[in-house]
Amino acid sequence: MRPMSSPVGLPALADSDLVGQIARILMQAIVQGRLPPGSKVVEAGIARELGVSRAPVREAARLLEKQGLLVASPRRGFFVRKLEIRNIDEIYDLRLCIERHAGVLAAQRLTPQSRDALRRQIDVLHRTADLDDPARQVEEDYRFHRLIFEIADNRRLLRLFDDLAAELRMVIGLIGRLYDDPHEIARTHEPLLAAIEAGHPERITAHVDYHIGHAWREVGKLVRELTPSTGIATEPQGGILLPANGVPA
Amino acid sequence: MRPMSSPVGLPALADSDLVGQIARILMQAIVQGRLPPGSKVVEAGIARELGVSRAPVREAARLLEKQGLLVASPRRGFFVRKLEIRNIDEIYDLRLCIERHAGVLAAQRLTPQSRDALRRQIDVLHRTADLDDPARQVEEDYRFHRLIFEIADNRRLLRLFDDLAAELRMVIGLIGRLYDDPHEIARTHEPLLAAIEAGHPERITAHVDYHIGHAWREVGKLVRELTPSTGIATEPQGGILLPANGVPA
DNA sequence: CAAGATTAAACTGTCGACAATCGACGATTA
DNA sequence: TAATCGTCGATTGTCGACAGTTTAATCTTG
Repeated sequence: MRPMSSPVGLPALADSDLVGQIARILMQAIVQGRLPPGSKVVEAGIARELGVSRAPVREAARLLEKQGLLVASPRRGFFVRKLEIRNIDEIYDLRLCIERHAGVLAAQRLTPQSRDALRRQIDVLHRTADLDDPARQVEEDYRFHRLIFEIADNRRLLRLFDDLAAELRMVIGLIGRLYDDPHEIARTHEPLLAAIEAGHPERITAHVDYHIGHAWREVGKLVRELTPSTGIATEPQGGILLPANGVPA
Repeated sequence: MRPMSSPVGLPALADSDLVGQIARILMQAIVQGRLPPGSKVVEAGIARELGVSRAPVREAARLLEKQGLLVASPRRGFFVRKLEIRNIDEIYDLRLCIERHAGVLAAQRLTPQSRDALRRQIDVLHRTADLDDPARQVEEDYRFHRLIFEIADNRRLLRLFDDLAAELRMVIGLIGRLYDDPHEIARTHEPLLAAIEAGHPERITAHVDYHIGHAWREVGKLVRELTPSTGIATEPQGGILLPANGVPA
């Protein structure tokens, strides 16, 4: 996407990264619904369409598999992941788990600089809310949460968050919209930040639970609504686990 | 390719899964130290040695990359991951995070059957302790913890645990030994199980913290000791790569 | 007309081949 | 002597080709 800056500040070489490009193209096709959940991703077909060989397509598919957008079936190929309720629940459950942890860690390692960064991002959220650009809003929302993980300073935790975020982006892309009132969302970040600044573990986890749990329920609801029309499958749909109901502000 | 002659007792793998076999071979080479941390994994070299083409080797490498055993550097190839203290701390930090969560979830979903399974596994741990087979002991230890994740019933969480376990196995493989008193270890699992049976979240997390934290400190200590002699690098990781000495025939 | 068998089409898993790129080494120049 | 540049071998990124499977389509039968 954005080329890295060379030591001398030159615009740097273009994206000679073929697999990266292919991965992005595939990802877009998926979130835009051109490759509906459950559909097969034929290596040769994609390759022909893009004018490349199968090798880079395969690698790109593996990349998306790692991110959870595709699932590989040994001798049958790659398929766009079906979004069963269960999967979504599992994703949010895991996110809840690591976000609590990140929150507590971030509080321990908070510096004046990092605190300001969080504050600024909340401002950005408010400003973005006026733009009526849902995709952008979602992106800035993630940015805030990502900041928390950066401050927590555990690279592995951060990577995990990025992977989950990629999947959630797909979900949200398929759902179409997420926020009814962007400003409301922006506001709900404030008590979380306050808790982190206060450095009180219980309060932090409580607010994370509330915040993430809210999104969880919201997404779950929308997915359930759209299940028949969209390619979103309800499939086996095992137990539905909701977060331990958090404590509101 | 030539069917891998089973050198007595080792897993007779499905001959169909080439990449799986290669991945296992590479993994063994790594934990046995034949491919020291930081060394380069040359696709063509491995391929020639195993009598296969580069394609499956590449896929296997990607698999191990996903598990964190290898790191890929764009146009430079795969390298055996260096175990900096920081990485180990990050791994254990994450493990602690998800294991607490799994413990609490498992408690909620505990059934008489799953409880018995845990009990039985503790028995196995005790019995294994008599065998003086460290590798086996580590394996059975993981099995116990894995059971908890299975009971927690979040497939994503389980996958994550498996990935972490693979990395920790590498660490432990490089360290050589881990447990001074196997029986002691077996015993320390009991209060954890008791806490889960009791279903008291605080007690569960406390015991998980103690149990995992113990291993964390222990591994950290050993790693720090061995840092100079083994290929385990500390922070700076001043990057001298040993010539990629291949896997001896 | 439907269930099963058979054949053809479509794909994935592997392979071997090249060109582009990276890193090491040594010549060249201050 | 130390820093820089050019050359050469080693290795990855891609490609097109085949063989063995899986899936789809067609043909038999009861």
